[in-house]
Amino acid sequence: MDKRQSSKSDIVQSVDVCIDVLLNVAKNPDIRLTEVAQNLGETKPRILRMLRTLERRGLVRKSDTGTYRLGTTAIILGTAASTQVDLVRIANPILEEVGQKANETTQLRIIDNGESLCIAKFEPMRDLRVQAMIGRRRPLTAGSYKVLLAYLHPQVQLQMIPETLPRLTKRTITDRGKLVAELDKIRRQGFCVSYGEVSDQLVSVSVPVLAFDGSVIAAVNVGAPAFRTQKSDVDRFIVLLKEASSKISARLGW
Amino acid sequence: MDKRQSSKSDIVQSVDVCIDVLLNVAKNPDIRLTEVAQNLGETKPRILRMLRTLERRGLVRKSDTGTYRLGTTAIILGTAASTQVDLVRIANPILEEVGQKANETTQLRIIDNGESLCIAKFEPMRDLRVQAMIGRRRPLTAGSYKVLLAYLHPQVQLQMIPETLPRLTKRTITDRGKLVAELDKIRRQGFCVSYGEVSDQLVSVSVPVLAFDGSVIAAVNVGAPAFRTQKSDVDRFIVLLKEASSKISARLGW
DNA sequence: AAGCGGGTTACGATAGGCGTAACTTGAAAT
DNA sequence: ATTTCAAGTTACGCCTATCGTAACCCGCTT
Repeated sequence: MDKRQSSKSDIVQSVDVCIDVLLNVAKNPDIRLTEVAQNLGETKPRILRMLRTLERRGLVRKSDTGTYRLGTTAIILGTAASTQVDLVRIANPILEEVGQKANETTQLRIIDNGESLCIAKFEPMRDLRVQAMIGRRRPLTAGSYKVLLAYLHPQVQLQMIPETLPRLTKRTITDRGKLVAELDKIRRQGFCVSYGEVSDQLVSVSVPVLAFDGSVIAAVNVGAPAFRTQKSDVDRFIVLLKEASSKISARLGW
Repeated sequence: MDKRQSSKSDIVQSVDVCIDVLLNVAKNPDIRLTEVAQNLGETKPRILRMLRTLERRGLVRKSDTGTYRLGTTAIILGTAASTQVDLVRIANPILEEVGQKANETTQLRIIDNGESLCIAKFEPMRDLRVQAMIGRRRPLTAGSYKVLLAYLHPQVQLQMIPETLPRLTKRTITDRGKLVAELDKIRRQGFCVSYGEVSDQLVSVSVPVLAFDGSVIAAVNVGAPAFRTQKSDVDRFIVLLKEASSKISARLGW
């Protein structure tokens, strides 16, 4: 029937679906054909063809029990990507430096599709530490990742804040008005500290990475267990992160 | 016209081309539309549609000057892959261990499409070291990667050896007969040492990773500058690599 | 031995995707 | 300034690559 959707003009549907398939396999290791088809609401033959195509190219691998995982070509893509995405390439050594000094886990997060997305990380060598994972998503409205929201145009900001705010812990802010007020405070002070908003017992500190025009392109973050984190540590983290943030900005060309 | 090619049954062509596009961008950062189209022998509109689709999903990113690079989704894919591909996941800490002990660069290589392909590596922290790169390909017929050939069925082996052997340095073996004899020797001794066959001034030692049935699934490798590598070092590397190889085999379930 | 569900194959219909050709833009050449 | 050229993009009608249906083939359970 109709064909011109609002904004989906000029994309190749089969490729689009195939990306869905690929990401589905990435998210669910050892997934089966039928499962993928169900997840995506597509027919089995279609998905089978896609998986076969991906398999030929080494992007996925079919085990002898018929389950699918990512393949070696995906690894190659990923390593190539991490040298090509400026932000990641530049941030990585800086994240490591901060992580070493703070002796806690650091992350680089961007806004992606209405959530915060971890695209680089460093974890220190110690038994107990915050676990970070590239690709993991978190709400923008909870924890110190709020800094990503704080610098948006008020209008866009409101669009990004859902009607009901997901409650992750008892400290999560769930009132829109309060959240907006908090964002205002963050913008004025230039950082955000969250105590147990995302996970109990965790302290998280974030500082925005700003472009020359004042727009946010990412956030750098330190996450630490609350029991070993004093006020003075938090202050140290903030200083470290601010340095890191300006270094990244600078190296990106500003 | 005709449609049934020899073995290309049942794959989705547009997806296949799109993978070509993606890999092309991976290999050539900051490539332009026209270049991709030329490389692949496709029309510009087709490639444009593909790139747009990939861009929407964050697999590639278009710079404001119109060049394309891999995007953040590729990073996510890659990190997911390295936890899903058993061989890589298992080999990584072992490569690191060997690399630390040898204080030289280590690699894990597999046969892919008639070449050897680096799918994992470790580089020690020292100023002068062999540079390894995930995704880099080398001929199977030169250097210590020959171990990958040595254990194949003689028939398959011969198929894999091209008519004329690429000469990389003056020490590269270029006679098929000599190569086959060398492979025989490698199989008997269980490792391969190459002096300057791939690059002058480099020593490379490889040991095969064998499956329960004696088939080769990968090779572990130490690469080092010749000037600081004595015979005794080579012997040490061989021992380290053999240990590593059996550890990997064991952890894979044999 | 019938039933079930995952995986696979066959095939004809169709709309998704293709290339041609035309247009835009911006930069280089004259 | 004016022309030329090439890269990038859009439009559009044709056609074939791709789709879903339906049927089939396991192996496993009941």
